[in-house]
Amino acid sequence: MAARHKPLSGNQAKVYDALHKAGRAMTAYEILDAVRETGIRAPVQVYRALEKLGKSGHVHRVESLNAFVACAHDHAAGGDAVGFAICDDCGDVSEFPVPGNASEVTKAPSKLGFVTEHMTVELHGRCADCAERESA
Amino acid sequence: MAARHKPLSGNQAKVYDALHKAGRAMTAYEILDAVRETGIRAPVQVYRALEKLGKSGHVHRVESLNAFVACAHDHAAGGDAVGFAICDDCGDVSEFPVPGNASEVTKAPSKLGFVTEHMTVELHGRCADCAERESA
DNA sequence: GGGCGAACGTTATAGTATAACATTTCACTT
DNA sequence: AAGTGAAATGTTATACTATAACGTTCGCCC
Repeated sequence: MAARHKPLSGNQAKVYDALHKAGRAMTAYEILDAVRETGIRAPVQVYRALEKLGKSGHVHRVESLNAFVACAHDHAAGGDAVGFAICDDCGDVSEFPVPGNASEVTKAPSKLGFVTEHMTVELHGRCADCAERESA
Repeated sequence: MAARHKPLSGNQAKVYDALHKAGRAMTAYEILDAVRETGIRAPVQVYRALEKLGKSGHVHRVESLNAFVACAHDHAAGGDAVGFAICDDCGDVSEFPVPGNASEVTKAPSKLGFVTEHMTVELHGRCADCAERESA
């Protein structure tokens, strides 16, 4: 992940810090509330920062929540894609690596000539804690 | 997919027909424009129909586009999940089956106790036609 | 014909994201 | 130090996506 080490600009750092401190998925407007005290005033400032942070790998977008999370781990390693396991009870979002080129998944489309540039994998369900609590 | 054969209500049929005739992904408001002539006037009517159609398997939501597509094929069969291959050039969205329980993908989270209820898989990239045209 | 649940209609509003344009900052060069 | 070009920032306005809250109508079954 080459761009990973470019220094963050002011607003990018503010947005990333808010997301990282929160340790959970946040919508752009939740982020905006969190960084207002730092001087950021408008949604577009947050979205711009998020766009850059996404490109540099610091932040991921969770499509099915219209939300964003700070990247949990160094997935520079294997070119693995990332997936999210989203608990619909407690809202917890945890990132996990999607193995290799996820051949099982992309096999069918690539046979038809589709060239994948980005892959979104999001699981909805119950995290371990909530699943256990419910079965009790 | 048990509920698959309940008859559609009036609005549900209008929305499904619009989506099926178009043969492409449409946003809720594009659908609204398409069904206005049938008497549907308000966004909420479209969203309500889409919600039911989603539950019955007639329609899928494409999270990364905030759009909807008519289900292309009878995936009642194997309990396979569905994925979408989305061409960022021409906008084409094609549905494909995600094999089995997609063990490669869900292995990591399920080891940690996560119980998957629904899985979203969306690939962005270039369809065969656009990939070829670009390499020319 | 009354009761019930699903579907429908209407208005208003909440929530998510970007357009357009002016200004400032900053690294780099001359 | 002044110039310059790209990136980042700031401001306002607006577009796009989705749901809340409420009342009415329809179809079915008793």
